[in-house]
Amino acid sequence: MEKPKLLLIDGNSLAFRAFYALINQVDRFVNHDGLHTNALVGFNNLLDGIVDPFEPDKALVAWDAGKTTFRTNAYDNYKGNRDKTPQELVEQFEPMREMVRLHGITNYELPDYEADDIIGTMAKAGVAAGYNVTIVTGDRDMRQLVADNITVWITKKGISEIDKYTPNEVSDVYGGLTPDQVVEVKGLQGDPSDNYPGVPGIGEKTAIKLIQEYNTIPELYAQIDDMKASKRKENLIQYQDDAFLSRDLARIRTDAPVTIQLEDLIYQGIQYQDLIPFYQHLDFKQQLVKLANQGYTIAGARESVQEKQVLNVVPLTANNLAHVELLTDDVDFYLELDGDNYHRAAIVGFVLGNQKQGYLASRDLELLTQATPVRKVLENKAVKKNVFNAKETFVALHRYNVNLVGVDFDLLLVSYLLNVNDNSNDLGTVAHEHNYFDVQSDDEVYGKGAKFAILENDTDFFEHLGRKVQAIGALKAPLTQKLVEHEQTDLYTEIELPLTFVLAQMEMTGITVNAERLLGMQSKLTERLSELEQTIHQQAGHEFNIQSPKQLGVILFEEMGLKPLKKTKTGYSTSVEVLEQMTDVPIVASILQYRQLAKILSTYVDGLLRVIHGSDSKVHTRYLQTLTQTGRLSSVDPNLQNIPVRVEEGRQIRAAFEPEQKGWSLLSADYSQIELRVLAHITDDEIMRQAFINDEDIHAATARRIFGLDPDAVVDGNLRRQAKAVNFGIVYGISDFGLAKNIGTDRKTAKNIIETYLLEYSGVKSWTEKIVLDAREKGYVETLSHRRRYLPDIKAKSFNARSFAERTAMNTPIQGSAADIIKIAMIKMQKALDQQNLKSKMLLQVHDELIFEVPEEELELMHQLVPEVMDSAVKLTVPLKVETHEGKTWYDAK
DNA sequence: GCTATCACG
DNA sequence: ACGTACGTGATAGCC
Repeated sequence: MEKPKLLLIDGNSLAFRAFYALINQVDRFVNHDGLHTNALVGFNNLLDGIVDPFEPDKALVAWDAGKTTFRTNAYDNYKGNRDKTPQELVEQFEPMREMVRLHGITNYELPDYEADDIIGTMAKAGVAAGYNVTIVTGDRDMRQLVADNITVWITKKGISEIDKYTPNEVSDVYGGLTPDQVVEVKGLQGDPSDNYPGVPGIGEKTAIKLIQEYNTIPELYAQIDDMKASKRKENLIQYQDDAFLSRDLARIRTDAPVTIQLEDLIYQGIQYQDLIPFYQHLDFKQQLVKLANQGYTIAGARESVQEKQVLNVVPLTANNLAHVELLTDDVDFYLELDGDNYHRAAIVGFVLGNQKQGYLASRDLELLTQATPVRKVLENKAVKKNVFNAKETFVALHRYNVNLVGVDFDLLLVSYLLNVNDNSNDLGTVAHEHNYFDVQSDDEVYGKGAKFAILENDTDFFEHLGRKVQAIGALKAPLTQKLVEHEQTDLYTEIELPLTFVLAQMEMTGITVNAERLLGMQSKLTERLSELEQTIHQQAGHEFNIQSPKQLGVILFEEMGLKPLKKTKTGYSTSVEVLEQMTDVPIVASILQYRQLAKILSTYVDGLLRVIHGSDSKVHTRYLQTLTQTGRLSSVDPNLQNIPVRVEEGRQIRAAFEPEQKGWSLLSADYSQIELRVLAHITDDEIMRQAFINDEDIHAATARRIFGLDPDAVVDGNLRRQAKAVNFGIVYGISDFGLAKNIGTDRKTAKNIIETYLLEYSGVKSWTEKIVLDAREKGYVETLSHRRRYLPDIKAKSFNARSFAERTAMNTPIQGSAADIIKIAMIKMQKALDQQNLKSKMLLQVHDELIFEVPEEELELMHQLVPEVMDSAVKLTVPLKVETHEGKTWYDAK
């Protein structure tokens, strides 16, 4: 019969390991009460990953009882050089013991003894009683306890991996010594971390060699007279007492006066019902998700979803279609697609209903697209619809000729507004963020990457759809309430929700791209690149992959002997920044040219050609409305917000963007200096406000101020350029280092410039100070429209993390308010186009710029209307300014 | 899947 | 002494 298993865990050493493994992120692991949880996370992983699968018969977690032990009594300095245990860890000890209890394991500590001694003693008792003993620890010295029936597991890499030691492995690492001899080695070697000395000049290598020869420290000293004379011999003799003392300190006791018996250590297994509220207290979302997936009920969630939801979902068929007609109030609706890009993906299922009347699910698209009650509900404005991702739902339905109206609640959008950090696009993940666990993520249900597959079994598929749509319904009330608490109801109902349909319209309209023109560029660029490639290979003396930074680094900095000015994590940096400082070398100039053209070809020419829809010769981007931390949009598939403009060769890409119809034009309208105007407004800086009120050249005005020129002096280009960089710096949350790098000066000069700036613009100065204090106090910053960004790192210990949060505190209200403004303008603009029945269409948004296609007869009107709408979007204490340009292509609209 | 690079505001 | 400008997305190379 197999022996019973006894598991002994070194709580103290593992707690320290777990804490320091995530020390960099200590401020990111904080629960809703401010309790740090980084060590708890690590410890929990250890219990889950190692202990629970191990299924011991008996288990114990041993802890140090206090500072003084028999070792400190024997040797004053024992562990005397240890820093005080950080408060962030101390506060985790008690919850950690609770965690151990809830995993069904006994905690134990013993005055005057360390955790090691408890383990040593119990290990010996276990062996005597016929157990196989396993010890888990972070302390390598515990290997002295290894024996035939005692295995020691030592964590490495923090606590994620373990090494297992039996007598064989100990022998391997200790050059053939036995576990007993570990203390002999330690005695000679000493231990700086425990602050005991050993013999000077003897490290681990020498200690092992000596013990191999003499077996033990007493035997060594018995024969020391025969040792041939050396400095080492002198040291051994002089520090004999230290050697014996250290050996004694290193030896783990196996006879500690423990007051527990093996019978007290019966492993109880995980106490799920109590572990769930405990995880909720710690905000261990992932653990809760795991438990929910195992079928445990996560009830009593902190926020507001109290009751376990009972799922009532049945297949929708021609026979029960009439049930849908009973849905006249709030309807929860969810549409499943087989891919991310809703301009192409197919609808593979849908589900609708409400908690009270139950849900109906189907894959039969006829029930959705024909003149059915389902369609009637979706197209009836009077029936409020609750969805997840209204834009996706609207666009996909539109492709099937269903016109979704009356959307009231968009779970994705609301969740994003409540906390921009939770920017997952997955319904399950979003629900988990709000402590709703009766639904799984799509990754879990459908698999991810290549393994993605919509469920084939109707029962399973409809259950997942049912759980999703039910989550939407369940979260509506609590999250809507939270919007009210955040004063974000207007932001949602007046800005983000209406905007989502404006964006949907823009995306569906798309923009025409002239593929022939791109193909022409493709062949020209390909040719030029192949010439450049030959030149570069000649200049290098042999062929290599120019696009490989690694190979390029070898050529430049090893073969050609250029001086590396900067390095990356993995090697030499070959970025523009670096290469531009060595353009006198011919190959460098060629490489820069090559890089530029290769980028244009691969990302823009080839990239755009790949995404032109065959049906209409257009590209249809998707604007991500719930991604950025500031409230800006982002654009994907393709990204139309980073089409080249600064360099002529790249700018030519814009010539491929055309109006859909012949004779029409593209019109672009951009806000001039919107972020600085927002800055002037929110800081209420009188000087800056006057500059904008007087419509001055803001960078020139700044230059006059910071360089002490006369108010009407002409500003030369260089000073204006520097002033512009300073203005940008202010918007980004300035640092002397960043500014110095940007304008190519030293840090001290940059520092002076910043000081002068803040002296001149005293309103800006007081605002930057206030906003950081504000962030520290509230934990978040806000834009003009109450868009909120939490900044947990604002109190971080790490200078780096804290500084970043401080810069963010300054930048987000500026960048985010500018984003608010253009969003409002877009809604008003779409309304104006609709109301005036104009043919012109709004096509693109590029952060501070809107692009329209306009028929000839509306050009004049649009040049007037667009700026009018944009600059009156909000009322600031400075004017907003909008400039328009038109042309036959986007390139020409400059 | 990560890193380096480079395109935009 | 620390080591930094803010916000994004796409591509290629490489493990």
